[in-house]
Amino acid sequence: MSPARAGNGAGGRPKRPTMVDVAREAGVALRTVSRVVNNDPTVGPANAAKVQAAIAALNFRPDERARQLRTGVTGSIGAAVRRIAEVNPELAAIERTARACGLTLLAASTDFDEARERDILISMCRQRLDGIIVEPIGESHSYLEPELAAGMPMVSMDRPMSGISVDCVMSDNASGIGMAFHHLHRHGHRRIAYIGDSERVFSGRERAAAFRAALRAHGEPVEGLVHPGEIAPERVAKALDTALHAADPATALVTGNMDTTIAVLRQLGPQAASRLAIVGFDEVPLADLLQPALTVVAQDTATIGRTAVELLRARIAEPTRPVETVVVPLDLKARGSGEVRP
Amino acid sequence: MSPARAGNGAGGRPKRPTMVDVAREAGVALRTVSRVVNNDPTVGPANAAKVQAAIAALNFRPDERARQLRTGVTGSIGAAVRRIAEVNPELAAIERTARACGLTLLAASTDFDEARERDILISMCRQRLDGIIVEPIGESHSYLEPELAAGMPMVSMDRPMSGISVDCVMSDNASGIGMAFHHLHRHGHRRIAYIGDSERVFSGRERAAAFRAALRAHGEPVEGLVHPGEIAPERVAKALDTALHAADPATALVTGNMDTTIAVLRQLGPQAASRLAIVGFDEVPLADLLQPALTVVAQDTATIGRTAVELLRARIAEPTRPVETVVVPLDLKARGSGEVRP
DNA sequence: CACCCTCGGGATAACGTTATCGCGAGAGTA
DNA sequence: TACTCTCGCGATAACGTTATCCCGAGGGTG
Repeated sequence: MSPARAGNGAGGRPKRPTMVDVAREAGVALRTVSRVVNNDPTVGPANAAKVQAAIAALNFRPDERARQLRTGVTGSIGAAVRRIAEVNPELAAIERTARACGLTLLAASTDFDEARERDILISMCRQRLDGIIVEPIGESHSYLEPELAAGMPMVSMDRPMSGISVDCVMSDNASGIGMAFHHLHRHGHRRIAYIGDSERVFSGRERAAAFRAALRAHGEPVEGLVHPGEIAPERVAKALDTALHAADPATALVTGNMDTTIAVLRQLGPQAASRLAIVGFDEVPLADLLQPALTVVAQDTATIGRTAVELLRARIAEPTRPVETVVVPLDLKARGSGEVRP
Repeated sequence: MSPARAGNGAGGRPKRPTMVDVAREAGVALRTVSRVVNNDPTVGPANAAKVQAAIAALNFRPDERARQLRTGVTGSIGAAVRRIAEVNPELAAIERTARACGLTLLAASTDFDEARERDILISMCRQRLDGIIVEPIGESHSYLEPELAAGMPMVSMDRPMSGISVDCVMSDNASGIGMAFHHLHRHGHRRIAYIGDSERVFSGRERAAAFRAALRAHGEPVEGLVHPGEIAPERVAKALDTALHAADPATALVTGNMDTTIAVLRQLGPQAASRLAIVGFDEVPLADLLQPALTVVAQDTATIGRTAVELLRARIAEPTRPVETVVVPLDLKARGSGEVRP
């Protein structure tokens, strides 16, 4: 209120005690306080006790930002994924692994938005995080080249990054699609359709291509069966219509990712869905509660997340190591929907 | 390799350019670079251009940590929630709102673990975040009292915090349970059972109490109908058994939260579930795809998350404002399972 | 007793920003 | 011409830590 307020008056935050205050309170040098805080053994028990008492008395809490500025390392890594706050087992594995390594995780949602992804990544670089894991969205990431050159460790997950060369961990999309196709084929289906994500995104491209290859490998015609595109209800409805009401209709369906699977199930409705053989790519929440329970080709999300952190740690430890790509196998989980006969 | 390496040799990160380097490159003073970076209008166009050129040439990226240390504010808030990487609409709303306010969000999972919650909160305090939103787990949070006194803004979400007095936003549990009960009662049910979370957690306590109150208000006996407890399959199975195979079996069920709802559905299996009237507390993913589709009392998660950020911002702006608790109403979504007749 | 050596602990300089001054130059007024 | 007043801009001191030195006291050896 009066001009005499000493940085503690109305409005402003009360000033927190610093190491200097603790040192004064304990009657020792600043450096000694630092030693105690960092468990440096070269401090005598008498001084250590005095410092501990002063810390407790003042409720001193070291300022992580100053520490980070001085030491250069932050002890935390960033993860730019499509969605935090949605089912995201890779992210869960990343968090678990990071915690086990004593790393703090900073997670942010790119929300499938290229500009947002860019904002997040640049912000993470400005914060000088120890490393970044990114599930890439944008088409070109060459704007990150200077950061990479400046030594910022990066790992891409689920998809490679274009324009720069970084470590990568991803699923074996091609053989996953192959497993789904083969499973349906083995259960007697000959007309098998695919509906999946747009070929503008990497995984959509890879999976559609793998499905076409599977059709050809089994000597089946391709036309009318492969439907990549946006995951909008209308587009999915149209694709379903083409596949199921053709002259030679499909009796089985492979869906290219979780959102497509859900969109297809919503579109078909319970009865139609139960008559069609369906294998989904990606696990779906509550898949076991649906009727019939959903057969899926599940990504090994735990391994993917864990590997992402491990690759990142390896690069942090050894910035000059050769760039590595890890491909993780998938697993088919037969639950009913994929075993429906034609 | 040789002792002559200048902080740039094998292993260590290459040194990033700082404002000093930019100033030297541009031939201006350090302060002028700072002005340009912060869009200070008091810098002449000639110098501004020189600085911009130097920034681009050196790929200079300001160090956020130094900025934060100097200015005192971080521009980011923390959220300690039960689970990131799971469906968590409150967290999604928090992230959305924070972004709209220009705040960076730092989210971490307490994982229902009291010790972990404590670690996260203390770490956030050490990082001197601008504020913290917490979905409390632990029984006592009085260890946060010094932080609160030191001016760290905090808001609790979903549940109040015990031991300290902070702003809070939560659902109107009592009237939500009342709505569920009333809905089933109106559809002709008289024996209505409740299965929910343990009364050791706040919401479990509130909801069980509200359910007992609803029974009494309708003149129904309470015994054998109210089953709070751990959300383990065996416990839920036992509660279901008691409720459904008593002398006077329940014909309808209210489940106290999402996990309980899912556990109950898994336990009952599709056929039994479709014969029982069920109203779940909390939205369930893919609730509309189940048969029958699940009737729920849905929390207004978007409002809760948004309000949490707004309360936090209000407290950051005015640390001395009176502590406030916001109670958010719920909404019953009839989808089928709650309209099954006795 | 002189000498070296270890070992606890204190000054003090970084780390990379921003904030507080203050100064010189040019414009406007008497 | 002298005297303000603004306007750009530069020197320099913070911010709260850690790291690099250095010093003084104690204990062993010649």
